[in-house]
Amino acid sequence: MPRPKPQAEPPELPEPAEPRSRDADRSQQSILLAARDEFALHGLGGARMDRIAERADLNKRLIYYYFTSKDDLFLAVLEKTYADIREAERHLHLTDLSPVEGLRRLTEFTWNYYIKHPEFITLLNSANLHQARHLEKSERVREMNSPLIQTLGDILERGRKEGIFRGGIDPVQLYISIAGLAYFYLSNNHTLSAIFGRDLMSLKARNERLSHMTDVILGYALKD
Amino acid sequence: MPRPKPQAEPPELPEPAEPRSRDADRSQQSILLAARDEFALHGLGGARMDRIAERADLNKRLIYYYFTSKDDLFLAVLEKTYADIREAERHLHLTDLSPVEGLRRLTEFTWNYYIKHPEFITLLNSANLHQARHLEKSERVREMNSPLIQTLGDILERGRKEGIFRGGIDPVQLYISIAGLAYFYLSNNHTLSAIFGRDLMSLKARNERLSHMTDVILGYALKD
Amino acid sequence: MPRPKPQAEPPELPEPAEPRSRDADRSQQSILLAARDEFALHGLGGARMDRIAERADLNKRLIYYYFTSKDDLFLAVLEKTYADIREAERHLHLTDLSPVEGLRRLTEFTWNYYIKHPEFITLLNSANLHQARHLEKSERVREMNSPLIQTLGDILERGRKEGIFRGGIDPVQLYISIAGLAYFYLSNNHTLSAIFGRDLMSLKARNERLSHMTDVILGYALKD
Amino acid sequence: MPRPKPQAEPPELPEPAEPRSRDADRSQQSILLAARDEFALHGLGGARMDRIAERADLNKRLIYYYFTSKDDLFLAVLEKTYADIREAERHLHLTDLSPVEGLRRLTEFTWNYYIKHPEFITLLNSANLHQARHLEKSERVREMNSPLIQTLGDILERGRKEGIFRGGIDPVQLYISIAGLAYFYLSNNHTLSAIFGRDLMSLKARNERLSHMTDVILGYALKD
DNA sequence: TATGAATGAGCTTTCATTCAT
DNA sequence: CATGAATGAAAGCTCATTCAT
Repeated sequence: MPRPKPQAEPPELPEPAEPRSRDADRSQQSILLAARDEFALHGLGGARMDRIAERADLNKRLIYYYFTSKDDLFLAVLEKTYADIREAERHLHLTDLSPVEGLRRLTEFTWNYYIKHPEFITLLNSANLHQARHLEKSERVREMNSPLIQTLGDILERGRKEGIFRGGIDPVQLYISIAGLAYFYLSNNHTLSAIFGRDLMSLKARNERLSHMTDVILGYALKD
Repeated sequence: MPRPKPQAEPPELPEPAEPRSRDADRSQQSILLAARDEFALHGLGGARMDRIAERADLNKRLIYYYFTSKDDLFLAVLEKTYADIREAERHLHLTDLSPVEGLRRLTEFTWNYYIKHPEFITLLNSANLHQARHLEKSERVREMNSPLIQTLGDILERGRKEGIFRGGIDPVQLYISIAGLAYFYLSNNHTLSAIFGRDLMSLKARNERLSHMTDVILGYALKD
Repeated sequence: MPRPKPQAEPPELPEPAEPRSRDADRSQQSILLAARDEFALHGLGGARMDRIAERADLNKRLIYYYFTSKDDLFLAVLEKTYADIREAERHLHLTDLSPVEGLRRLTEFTWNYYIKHPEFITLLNSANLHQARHLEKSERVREMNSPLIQTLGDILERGRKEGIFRGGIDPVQLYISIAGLAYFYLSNNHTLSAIFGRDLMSLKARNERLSHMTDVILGYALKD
Repeated sequence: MPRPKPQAEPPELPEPAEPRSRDADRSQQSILLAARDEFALHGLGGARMDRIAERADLNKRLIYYYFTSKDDLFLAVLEKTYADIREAERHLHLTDLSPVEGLRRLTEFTWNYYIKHPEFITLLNSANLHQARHLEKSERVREMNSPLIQTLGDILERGRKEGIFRGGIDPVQLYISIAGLAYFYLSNNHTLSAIFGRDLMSLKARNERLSHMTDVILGYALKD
């Protein structure tokens, strides 16, 4: 029984001209997309293999044929999710910008990406609920380390040299902070909306949030 | 018909020496605690009623006797969780402090509370995965609105009047930001640790994080 | 542990002046009525002890105190049901009527009683589903034998002697037939209504049925 | 997604020699038969899915795979039960007989069918206990309307034209009466036997009942 | 490559019944 | 006489997974 482990090669790479059946590839992609949606909607525990098959319009057995088990499927989805955001980050070109613009741009990007990809947040929550035991199994996890950290380090260093940023900022800490400012707001928007009795997802509210976040990040980074 | 006795008596009050057999309350509290742990560990979907009964050392049937269903039990746990943190906040006495100390104190408190109560984070994630449909059913949700928002508003105003804080800061936004800086780091620590290949939960790392967070919040609030 | 077996004394008999607590009696009667309704509505299998307690507005434990078990309670209800209809039959005074009027009156009575006491039918169905195993346990079952059989026999004999009824009619068979003509129509009215697409319980339909039944019975009994 | 293959193909058609493995149909038939027996024996409420699976010698899960729920299974059984009796009625050929013989034949058929198919009675009782809510969901219910009503109407009309039957007989009423005379006797035979202290199911008793029923029906239909 | 049929283990929930006072 | 608390057994149903083709 063959287990052709699939997925998420960087799409730019020209497909090697071997005819590994277009159908096979398409099926796997269908499954992956369907699974992503299902996991995002219900979490790992609440996701149903049946529903994934239905969403993908494919036989359930096929999921096992390609992905072995629910857990492995989840891992595959997770890896693809990371690959996707890394891919998006690659188009940011922060190095072309001034330090201030760079930070602003990164903050905006993070915010917008989370909004456009709500599954990202739910998926990450699921992964962490299960203590990242999935990631530990992944060999591709190392590659997931964002190249942004490097870039962000460069920006901070440039800014410091220009005398506008404070020194001693850990790019990892700052990266986590930017993400955290966006993530918490979006991830917990239901709870927060219920508690504060105001709709946090209106266009106005979202704009205010982004503005606030930028202020916080720049307020911190900029020297007095 | 049972009486799902709820909770959050001020824990200071010394229990009047019950003449025994008032086990109803104790049973409900046992269930609530056991459920909190189970939900925190496995999420709503992954939690098992059997395990909750086992943890509480009580008959499974009793859970239904007092709490009707898994969902209702989850809601009860959620309400108690909120009641607990509100109770803790009540002891903060931020108004006694200078604006700067107030902000610092609030940041520390948030950070420490999340660390001491890891279930808080997981529970909130679960609640949000289910789109807060539990909270919507709750009539007590309004009371959950943190009185801290008011206090935080006062602090910001005081600081502004003293000429040390910038103006126009929305206390809700700031509250969410403080929480977000802590929450994301802790909630996603497994994923982040795996990706960055460094242990984010070591004592040193945790201290660094708190220090960073405080810098960010004050860096933002303080006028240049 | 005392088990004061209750119920269904012929209500005319003056209560012996022993103070077996009015409350006790009232409780038992409440339970009996509540149980009758519940069993009639849901059958023996579908009936719920909880609901009976709720209907009777009494503690569930009390039901067991007085009636030992669900099965025994069902038997008690059954006995009371029979006692009730026997009691009603006692007021018929068929012997005062002409044979033809007697038959007509009995048919009408049967029909009207079933209509006024829909629980009678459901209860009997339940009893028979369980193969009357309840009745076999009952010592009072002998007393349940309708005295009407005797009366009906007299009527038939009188009619025969007057030369208007055919001879050789078995009163038990006729009794069962009268009951059957009414019972089946009412017991299966839902199914029949659905199948024939007409409402069998409208006033008009009910009158037509009674008229038809009387015609059948008299058409059979009367000599050509 | 399974295909709850229903039933009642005209059984005459010789099964095309299936190339094996078309076990789906056989499984569903097994379930249906087992369910019919279980429901007949214990009613809807008392029936156990476990026992049905055991009877059918199939995995319990499969029942849900094909029939979704206990209620739906019950409906399927009910529909099959009706289809079966309708099928049997189709072989009666009452139109070939004289009016008197036609009525006699119908009475005999009804009686014998109920005796040979005791599940029919219990199933109907269950359906009616639940107020035919199952039938209301069924789209096939219209087709269940007995074609016999038409035939019976023809017989009555023929008899009336021949001057031997009385006029104005509603075939639906008569159909219900014939069924009722048989149904009540058989459905309540346990209760009745207990009360009258005589075995109503002995061969002799059964013959007497049929004879009585025929007399009643003909006595009613025949003109004086 | 693809699929419909089948399953064992286990889930939430229900129920009649008993305990303890 | 009356009751709230508690329970073991089992019910209907679900789920990830495998079989057989």
